[in-house]
Amino acid sequence: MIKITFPDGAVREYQEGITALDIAKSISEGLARKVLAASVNGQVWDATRPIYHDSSLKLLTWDDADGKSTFWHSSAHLMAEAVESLFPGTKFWVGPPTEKGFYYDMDLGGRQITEDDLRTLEKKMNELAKQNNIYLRKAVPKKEAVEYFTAKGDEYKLDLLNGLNDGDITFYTQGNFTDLCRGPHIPNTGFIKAIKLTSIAGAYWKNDANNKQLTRIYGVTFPNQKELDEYLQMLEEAKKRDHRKLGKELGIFTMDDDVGPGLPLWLPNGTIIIEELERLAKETEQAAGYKRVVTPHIAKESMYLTSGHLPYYQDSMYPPMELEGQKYYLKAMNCPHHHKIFAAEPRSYKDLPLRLAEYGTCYRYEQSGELFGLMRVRCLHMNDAHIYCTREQFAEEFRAVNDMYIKYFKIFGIDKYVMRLSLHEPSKLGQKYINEPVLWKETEEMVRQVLKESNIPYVEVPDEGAFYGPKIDVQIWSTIGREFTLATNQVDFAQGRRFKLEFIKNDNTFDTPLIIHRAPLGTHERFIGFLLEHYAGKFPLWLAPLQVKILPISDKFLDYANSILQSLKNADIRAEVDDRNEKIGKKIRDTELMKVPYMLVVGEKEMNDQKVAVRRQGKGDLGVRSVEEFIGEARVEIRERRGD
RNA sequence: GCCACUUUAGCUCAGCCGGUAGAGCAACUGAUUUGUAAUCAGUAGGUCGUUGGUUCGAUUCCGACAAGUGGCUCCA
Repeated sequence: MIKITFPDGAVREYQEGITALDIAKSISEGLARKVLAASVNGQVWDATRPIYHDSSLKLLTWDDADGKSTFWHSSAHLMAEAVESLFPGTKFWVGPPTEKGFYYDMDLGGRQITEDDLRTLEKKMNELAKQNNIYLRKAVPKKEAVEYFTAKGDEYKLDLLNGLNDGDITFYTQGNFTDLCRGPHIPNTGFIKAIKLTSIAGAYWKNDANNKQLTRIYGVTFPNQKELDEYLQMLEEAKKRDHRKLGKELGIFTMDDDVGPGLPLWLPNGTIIIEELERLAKETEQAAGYKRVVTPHIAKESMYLTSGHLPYYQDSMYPPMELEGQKYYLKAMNCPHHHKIFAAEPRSYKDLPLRLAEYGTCYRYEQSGELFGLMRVRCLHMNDAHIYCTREQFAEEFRAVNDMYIKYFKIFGIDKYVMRLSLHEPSKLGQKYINEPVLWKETEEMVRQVLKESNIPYVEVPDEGAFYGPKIDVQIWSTIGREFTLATNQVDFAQGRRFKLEFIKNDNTFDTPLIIHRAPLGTHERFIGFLLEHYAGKFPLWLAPLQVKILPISDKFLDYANSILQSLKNADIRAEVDDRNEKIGKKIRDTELMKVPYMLVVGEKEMNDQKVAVRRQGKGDLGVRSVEEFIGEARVEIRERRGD
């Protein structure tokens, strides 16, 4: 007999070799029907795998993340079975679960696959699922496994086997499909009730663009049709919040073929948001001791050779223009220009920290396949600043920048974010990273210390640093689940030296400042794209392009409406009168759809009492009040940059 | 850059197997003077992304290019 400990601490005895599924059955049949896998001593196992020793056990169902991913991984195998039966000779690479479904990479031997094929595959998968085939686990000696795939001529699985040790190799078979797989899997295919293959994509073998491109099929499956319907419904909802759709509907930005890909045109409504964001940034930075500067959009080649950007990033800069025998580049970053401002006059330690801020316009020649709405563009406006400080000042300055992030996150109601500390990869010194092993180690440790002392949760990611130093990226998620790198906070120990930046110390010797690159609001493009999705287009009052719409019941009250408009304008509130010859219901509907925060309905009663009937977008009628009262409240809401 | 798909009126979309296009909303005109999410009627609007080819004839079939989208690679 063996002892099984359950999550609630209960301990029960079972026969040696019992499976998690049997244990579930001993508790209840209903539970057994839901068990997808089991966590045995913290490891995810097949529910059908015998347990021989005392263990802790957690039964995993659809409600557990590990249950879901086991379900999707098994679905990938089911899809592979369908692909193999429809397209014999297909070779498979890997088929992992993802956050929302699964994919399988495969070599179809030059065959092309279409959307119609996906429907056929779905049908086949449903057929196979109904056969309730079990996923059979079998431990296989390496030699046997190699022979099996050599006979199949499958170089991909042989490559996988190369990295595995004898004794760690298992095969899983369901129906007519056998795959090299570490598992685990769900008990049988019958659990998979609803199937949707979502897309076809090319994916480089081993994620390397130099390798052959395999065909990747994405899919998602569910234990019942209802969940699939809900999922599809959710996708529809997400589409409505897509910043590209909202950006068009609300007149925020547009793109034009003649202007060029990745070059957004900001419409008047979008420009208002830009100006409000800049106002926030300027106020915040002024209070934090920053000084504003303005720099040109181009610079000579020599500056980018000095900075060291050219050898690293030439491919993502627009090609140079040649004038008077000199090459000029559009700037892809503001830092060198700012360094030149630092260098423009002698600096003393008393001048430090020197904080130079600019909403800088940059141009980056992003690969065509990378462009994506406002999120990935070729012309961007960065909430940029560079802080020049001494080593002693560094921690305090770095912390202050992090504090600024937190302040902004509060204003915008961003409560889910992760700071990623990006480090260098020692083996790539001199290639991807400046060859200063000691400085890398030192600065990475400095940043780590600051994060620890400020109790900011963070994760460390190797091989993601900037070429001139470690950095912190702030990852955020829009309400439709899209992930962004919003802000960045970078240490730079390299460019100060390259630009020969110096300050005089109190002992009359010279030193090079450390530089912090920071962009808490990222770029206007990405941030406004994010805000559109974050707010679903319903901007808080201070950001809303149009803050108040005055809706006269009929044009008899136009004069009164216009007098209110004048009062609002005098109070610096962005307002318009809907002077169309339409019924009030229509005016309200259109204004609601344009997501204007406040509507002021005015008719006979309001005119006689010199009042307005206030209506809040999405909330309905708030009742009647005087114009002065409304203006007073609205101005407070704007000044405090309230969130809703 | 690579794989796949998409591109029809200002917007959202229809157009089966090739015979030069249609709806709703928006716009414009007129009527209506309206009380908290769509008043009615009429008018106008498109070389069907661009460009080659096949064909008596191409929005429809094939190719190239461009832009967009879903991924891959990339992201100072």
